[in-house]
Amino acid sequence: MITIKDVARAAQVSIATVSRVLNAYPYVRPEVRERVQKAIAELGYSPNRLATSFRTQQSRVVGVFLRQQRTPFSSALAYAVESAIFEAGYRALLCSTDGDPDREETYVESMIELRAEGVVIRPTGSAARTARHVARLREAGISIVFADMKPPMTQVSAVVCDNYSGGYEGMRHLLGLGHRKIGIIAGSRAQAGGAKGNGNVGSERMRGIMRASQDLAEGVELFFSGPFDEATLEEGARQAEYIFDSYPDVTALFGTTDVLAIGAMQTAHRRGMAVPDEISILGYDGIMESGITFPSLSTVRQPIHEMGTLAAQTLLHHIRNPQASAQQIVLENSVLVRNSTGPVSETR
Amino acid sequence: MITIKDVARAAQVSIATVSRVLNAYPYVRPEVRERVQKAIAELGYSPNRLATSFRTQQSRVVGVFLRQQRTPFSSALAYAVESAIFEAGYRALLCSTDGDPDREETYVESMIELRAEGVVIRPTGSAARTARHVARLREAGISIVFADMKPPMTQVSAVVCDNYSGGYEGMRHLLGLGHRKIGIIAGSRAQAGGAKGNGNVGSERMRGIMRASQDLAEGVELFFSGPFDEATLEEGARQAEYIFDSYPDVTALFGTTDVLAIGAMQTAHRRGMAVPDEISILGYDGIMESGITFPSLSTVRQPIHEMGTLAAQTLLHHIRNPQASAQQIVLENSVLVRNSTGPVSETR
DNA sequence: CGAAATCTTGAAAACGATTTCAAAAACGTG
DNA sequence: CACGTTTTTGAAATCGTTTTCAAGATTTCG
Repeated sequence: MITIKDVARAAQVSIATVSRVLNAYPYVRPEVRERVQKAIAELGYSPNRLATSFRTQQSRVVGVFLRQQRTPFSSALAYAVESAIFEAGYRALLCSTDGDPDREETYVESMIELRAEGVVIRPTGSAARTARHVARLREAGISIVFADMKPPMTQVSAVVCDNYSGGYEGMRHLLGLGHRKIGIIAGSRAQAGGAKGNGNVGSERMRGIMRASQDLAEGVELFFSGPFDEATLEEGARQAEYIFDSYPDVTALFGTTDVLAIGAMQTAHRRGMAVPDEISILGYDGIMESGITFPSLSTVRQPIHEMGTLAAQTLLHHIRNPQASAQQIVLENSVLVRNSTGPVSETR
Repeated sequence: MITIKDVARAAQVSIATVSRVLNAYPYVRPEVRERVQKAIAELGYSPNRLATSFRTQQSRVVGVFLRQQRTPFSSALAYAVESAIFEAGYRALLCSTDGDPDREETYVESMIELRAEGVVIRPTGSAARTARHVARLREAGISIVFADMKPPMTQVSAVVCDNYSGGYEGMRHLLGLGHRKIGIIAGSRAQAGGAKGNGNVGSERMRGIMRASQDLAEGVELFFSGPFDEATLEEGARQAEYIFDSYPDVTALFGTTDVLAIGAMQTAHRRGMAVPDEISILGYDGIMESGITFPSLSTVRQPIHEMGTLAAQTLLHHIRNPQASAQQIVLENSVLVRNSTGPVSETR
C-alpha cells in the first residue's frame, strides 16, 4: 500500500508538506505543490481514510435508521438523505431496524463505536426505548435528527409532515366532492390514540379528520373500520369488506395509508363497485404504488424526498454547529387529486 | 472520551492486557480478566473502532452499489445484503449510483479510501466503464460480487437470476393457456442485443422468449413493441397502445418488467379491455407493486431477497478467503400465476 | 539596507488501538 | 531441587495521518 511517506520520498519533501497539499493548505510553494501532485498521480496514491478518520476522530459517516427497509417510504427517505450528505463528503450507513428495538440498540452501539457523526432516525419501538437510545447517542456526541416522527423528548431536531392538516385537507377534498357518509380505515393505534396519543402519526391524522368533519360541513357521518395492527393490503381489503357490509351507504373511503386504500380498492373491484363513480377512495402517503393502481389513487401526498433532504441538511448543520439549538421542521402535505375520487353520485 | 488507557489505569494493568481481554485472548488470569471487565463496565468504555480499524486496516464495512435506489428491487436487495452481513459484524454503506457512472466512480474511490472490505454491485453504465471500476477495486484488494448481472469480465463472482429460463418459462405459461399471438414489450437494448448482447438481462429474457415460442408450440406469432429506453409505467402504457393498434389480434402481452406490464394493464383498462378475459398480461420481476394491481399481476418472480443473501454470503466468503476462486450462482425464476393471465377466450 | 512581517518547510509528537518481544511467574517432572 | 514448559504480564513499536512548533527563507517597507 502506498502511503504518504512514499509520496514524500518521491517528491523529496516531508510528509507534513504532502499532508498540506492533500488538505489544500495555503503556504506551499506552487512548484513544490506541483511536484507533490505529480508524485501522487504517478504513484496512484490514495489517502488512507482509516488513518485520517482515526487521527481526526471524524468518521464522515452518518447512520440512517429505518424501520421496514422494504417500504417505498423508507427507501425514498434513505435515498434522499444519502444524496444530500454525499456532496458534503459524508457517507450513509444503512441501519435497518426492521421494527426490532434490540436491533436498533445494536446499531446505536455500532454508531458509537464507529464514531458516526450523526444519525437520521425513523424510530422503532416504544418511546421509552427510543429515549434511551437517543440519550446514548447524545452522550456520545452524535447529532440526531428525527424523520417523520416527533421525538418523544425535547432538544432533538425533527422533520415531520403535518399529519393533522393532512387529515384535515384530505377530508376537505372528500367533503368538497359532496361526500357525507365516509368510511375511515385506520389502524387501532391511530384510533385508540385519538385522545391521548401525542406525536403518533396516525392519531394526528385522525384528529385532523375528526376536526374537518365538524368544521367543514353539516351532517357528516364517519364510519370506522374495526381495529387492526398492521397496515397491509389484506387488512385494507378486509376492513373495506367490513365497512361495505356494515354501512352500505358510504360513498367514500379514506384510508390512513396508501396501502390500506389500495387494499380497499381491490375490494371495491371485486364487488364490482365502480371507482370513483360508486365509491371514492382516498389514500395517504403518496407512495409510488399509488400512481400505479387503476384508477390511480388520489392521496394525501407526503413530501418524502424533501423530508429526507431537509433532515440531512439539518443534521449537517448540527454536526457543524454542535451548539445549535434543536429545530422542528413541519412540512405541509398536499392532496394529490388523481382518479379514485369523484363527486358523490346523484343516484344514491 | 474514555480510552483503553483509562481502563488500564482503573484495573491496574497494562493496556496490552486490556486489549487481550477485549479480544478474548487466552492467557489472562481469570481474576485479572474480571478486574478489567469491571473497569470497562464502570467507566462505560466502548472501544474506538476508528482506532481499531486503523490499526488492523480492516474497516468491517462493505459497500452496496445500487442504481435507482427508488425501485423496490434495489431496496429489497440492499436490505437483504445488509441483514446477511450484519451478524458477521459488517456494516453496509449505501452507494446509490442512480444510474450515473461518474457517481459510481466517485463511490469506487470512496470505497478504496475507506478501505471497504468488499462491495456488492448492481452496476451502472457501460461494460467498459464497469470494467475499469472493477479493476480499481481489485487492485485495492476489495472483494466484489455482482448482483443481478453477469460481470463483463472473468474472475468476478456473481449471483444472478436465470433470465433465459425466466423468459422461457413465462412463454410456457402463456402458450399453455392457449395464446398464440403475443405482444412483447421490451426495451430497445433488449431487442438490439438479441444477437450480440452478452450478460444483458433483457436480451437473455428475449432469447428465452424466442426459443420457447419455437420449441413449445406451433404457429406462434410474436409482435414487438417499438424501441424505447426507459422501462417506465408511461412507456409500458404507450407501447401497449401501439401494439393494440397495430396488431389487434394479440391475446396476451408479455412485459419484460413488471412496471411495463402494469403500464400496459392501465392501457387495457382505459380501453375497456377485460383482463384477463380479453387480454392476458404477464410481467417480469415480482416487485411488490405487482401484487397490488387489479387484477393482481401474473409475473415471472425473481428471488430478490435470496439473491441479496447469497451475494452477501459469497462476498463474506471472498473477504475471508482472498484466494477463493470466483463463482457464479444462478437462481431460478418461477412463474407466479396470479390473476392477470387466463386462457385465451373462445370468442376470438 | 535592516528590521519586521510573512511564507515555506521539516522534525516530531500525537491519536488509540494491536501486536511483538522478552521477562517474570507458575507449574511439571524426573 | 533444578530445569524445561507453559502461562501471564508489560514495555514499546507500530499503523498513516494531522498538527504543532520552531527555524529558515523570502518579502515588504520605512
